[in-house]
Amino acid sequence: MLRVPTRCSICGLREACLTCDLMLANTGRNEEPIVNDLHVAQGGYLYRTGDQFTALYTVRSGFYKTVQTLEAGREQVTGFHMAGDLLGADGIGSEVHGCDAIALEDSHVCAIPYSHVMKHGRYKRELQARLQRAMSGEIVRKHGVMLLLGTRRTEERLAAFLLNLSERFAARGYSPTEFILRMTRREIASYLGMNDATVSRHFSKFRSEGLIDVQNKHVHILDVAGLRRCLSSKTD
Amino acid sequence: MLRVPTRCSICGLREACLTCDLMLANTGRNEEPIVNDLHVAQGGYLYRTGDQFTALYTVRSGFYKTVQTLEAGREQVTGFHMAGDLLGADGIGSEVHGCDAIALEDSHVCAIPYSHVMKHGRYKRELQARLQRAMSGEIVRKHGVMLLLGTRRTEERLAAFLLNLSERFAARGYSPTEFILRMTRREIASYLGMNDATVSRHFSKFRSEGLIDVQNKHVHILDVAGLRRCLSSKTD
DNA sequence: CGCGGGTTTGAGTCCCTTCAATCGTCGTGG
DNA sequence: CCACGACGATTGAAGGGACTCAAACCCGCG
Repeated sequence: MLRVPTRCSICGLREACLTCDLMLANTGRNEEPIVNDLHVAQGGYLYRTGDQFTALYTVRSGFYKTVQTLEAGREQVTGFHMAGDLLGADGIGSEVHGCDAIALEDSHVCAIPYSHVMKHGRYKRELQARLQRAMSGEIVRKHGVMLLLGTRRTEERLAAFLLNLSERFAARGYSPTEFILRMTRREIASYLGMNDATVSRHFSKFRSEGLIDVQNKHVHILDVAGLRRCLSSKTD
Repeated sequence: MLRVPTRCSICGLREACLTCDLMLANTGRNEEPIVNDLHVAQGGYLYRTGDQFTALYTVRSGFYKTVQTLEAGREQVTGFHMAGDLLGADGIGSEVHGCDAIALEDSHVCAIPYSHVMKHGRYKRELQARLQRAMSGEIVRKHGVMLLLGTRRTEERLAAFLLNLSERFAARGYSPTEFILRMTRREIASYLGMNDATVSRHFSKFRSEGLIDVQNKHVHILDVAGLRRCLSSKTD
């Protein structure tokens, strides 16, 4: 039986976790250990724009945002990431990270040195396949966001955002209808390409329509079908 | 000396081309040949949403758009692809293509069966690295588009679009200041998340400002710096 | 209890869309 | 060779959605 680090063996993350594969691949070889279980406090940077790309990361616990900064301090949130999500794949191509990854709450991540991925990728076909699937999924997800930004009005985007969060929480065993927003209105707004005032307004509107119950960070979805309807309202 | 198919040895594509790597990897082995040099006529589909994912593609010549269709026939262009660009990576994760790839002009593509990528990836580390770099680049590019859609006004987006095209043409040895748009105004508008009327308007505006000379599909950029300035005008 | 950051809400403005009409271009067929 | 039709591009007018600016509010925290 293989000696797997405790953390991986008790880890409840979905199959997308590369770390576990690598730990297995690494077992029995006399090589530098994989740095896992990195701790980043709320507000801390996992990596910054321009940092040398050395490792991929899997979120173990906590909540992250990735942020791209424009010339003049204008910045945009390009993604929110929770347990099981891959971080840092944008650096593979240029060998430099293209955005900041910031913890929205105290968090644990697994760091996977890219050199290990490349080394063991040769032997472990399944590992390689997983990384590619993960990156492919990243592309598909970004397609979805582009779709959102390109074709939906602000209200529809916000509804889609809530439903997306809901699904992701559900997939991780949390309540799909009641959760805490770890990000501010401004961060949501940035991600969805709108103004933070507009986010507030639509939240209020949703509440007045009985779709959700929201106060500050606490969200309770009362009518999932209603939110869905709101999403496809313009479609008819 | 390795026997490389003529097409690859005379191919002027940038290093991103996976096909050539695979052809080399394949040399000397007795395996099903890689299907390259696929021809798709203008308006034809390279693949459709829902198609089983079997291969990656590299554009050899011609111009492609990728389109995602929403429920009610509303569709959005998620990308434009020219010589050297990778197509189809969105299907790796789900094993099904998530968008349509449509040729905007008669085109040639190299098809690379994914099974070959996986098979030879084990032996050829460099090949694996290239695929990952290509996918990573795809992610970075999508980040850029999201940035555009999320933070820029329509005029800025169009300017950025023209500059982006210009750079890509330049990288391929074509004139960066004079080129033919293979897509319609509506397709540009869809890609940039705006109305086709708005595209026309801004083209006219750019022309009246002496930034570009445009008639129908023919674009001549007269003032690159001016377009750049337009991009960062709001930044001050 | 007062402070600060985030949130909500209002009023006014403008950018962009929508709808529609006209124009230009290209391919086809008379 | 020209007329015609179809489709895309341009342009105008009008309306609305989202932003900007700003004030009031709320909540956590020292």
